[in-house]
Amino acid sequence: MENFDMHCCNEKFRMTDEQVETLRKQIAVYTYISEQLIQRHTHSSSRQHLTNGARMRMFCDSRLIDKLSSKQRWKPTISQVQALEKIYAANPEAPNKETIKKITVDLSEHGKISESNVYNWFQNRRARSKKKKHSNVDAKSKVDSKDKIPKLNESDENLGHQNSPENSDFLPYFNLELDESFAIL
Amino acid sequence: MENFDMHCCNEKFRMTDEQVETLRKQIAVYTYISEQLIQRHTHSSSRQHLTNGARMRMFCDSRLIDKLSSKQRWKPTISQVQALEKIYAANPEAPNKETIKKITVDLSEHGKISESNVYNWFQNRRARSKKKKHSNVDAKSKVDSKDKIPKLNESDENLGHQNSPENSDFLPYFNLELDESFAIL
DNA sequence: GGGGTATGAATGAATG
DNA sequence: CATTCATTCATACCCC
Repeated sequence: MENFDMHCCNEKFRMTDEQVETLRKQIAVYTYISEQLIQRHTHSSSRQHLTNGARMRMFCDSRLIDKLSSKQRWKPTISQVQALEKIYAANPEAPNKETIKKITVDLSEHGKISESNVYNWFQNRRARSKKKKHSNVDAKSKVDSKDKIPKLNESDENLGHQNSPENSDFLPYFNLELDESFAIL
Repeated sequence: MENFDMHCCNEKFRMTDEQVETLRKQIAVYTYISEQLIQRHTHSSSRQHLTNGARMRMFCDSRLIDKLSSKQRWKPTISQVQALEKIYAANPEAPNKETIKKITVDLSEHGKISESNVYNWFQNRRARSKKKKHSNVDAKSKVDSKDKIPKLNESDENLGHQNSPENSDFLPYFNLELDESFAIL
């Protein structure tokens, strides 16, 4: 937990992260209110909006405040995810700083992204891949050993999918030639 | 764990839940691909889509497959919920792996359940309990007691917002009179 | 049967 | 890196 020094009214305070965050949100709301006031001042002749403090409440709708005061979390685009998955598949190890920088620059083409986004993504990707592996270990081997689902044609051109980073164990078969006698009773 | 009988090619198989699930996903993907093929056949004159097996890969975007093959979400039975609530009441902290394993085994008596179900349940339970707490009045006292951010004018007319059901602890101050010397260094 | 809520699950980010 | 938290997504269910 790091702290911040803040100067206010000739006094110095040490603020916790939490306090800084509260402050940030507070400022976000002030910013919005100020913009609204300017807009009203410009477009409207009803000046009471500028002087009646109580009216400020109208800006305090909880959803609006949610929007204003919530830190947006990064939402990767489809193509970004695809690119990241590809990189991960090629080398699932943690990329070094230089690599991260490069990836970030490259993926900026497809949308907003930062280095820490990339870093976090790889951290999470590895962690969750590992967790999934562990939770599947017993089930997987069990299935492998006695799987009696009649397999649909598994041609060479489909094998690539078995190594795809996602769902490789769920969807190994993509061939279209269904057996007509196939049925679940 | 219940099994299903499946008939295929005049042979009879007993399938585990997991095998059935794999099969279900497989069929979901086939269904989607078939629909796509029909659509292309109808709307397009480029017939190579219908014959080139390699093109099937284009449908295999992981997110799409996720969507198509998403399994039904776990629905805890009444007794399972009761048991989980009881455990939570005794100790609302995140249970460790061993505990989760034990709980899972215990609750399997009352219906289908997995360790990740239990894990998620506790995650959500805590998160939503906390959120609910925040929406109640306790936010006010918390802020009052330890918040050392130099407060902007907090007039009586603003106090009402502290009891608003949402975000009351995030935005206790709505006064517009900013102090000009205010700055974060 | 469409909108609203509850809730299982996924995931970006933080923490130690 | 292992865990945990915060937030969001998705959908089952419910009520009008």
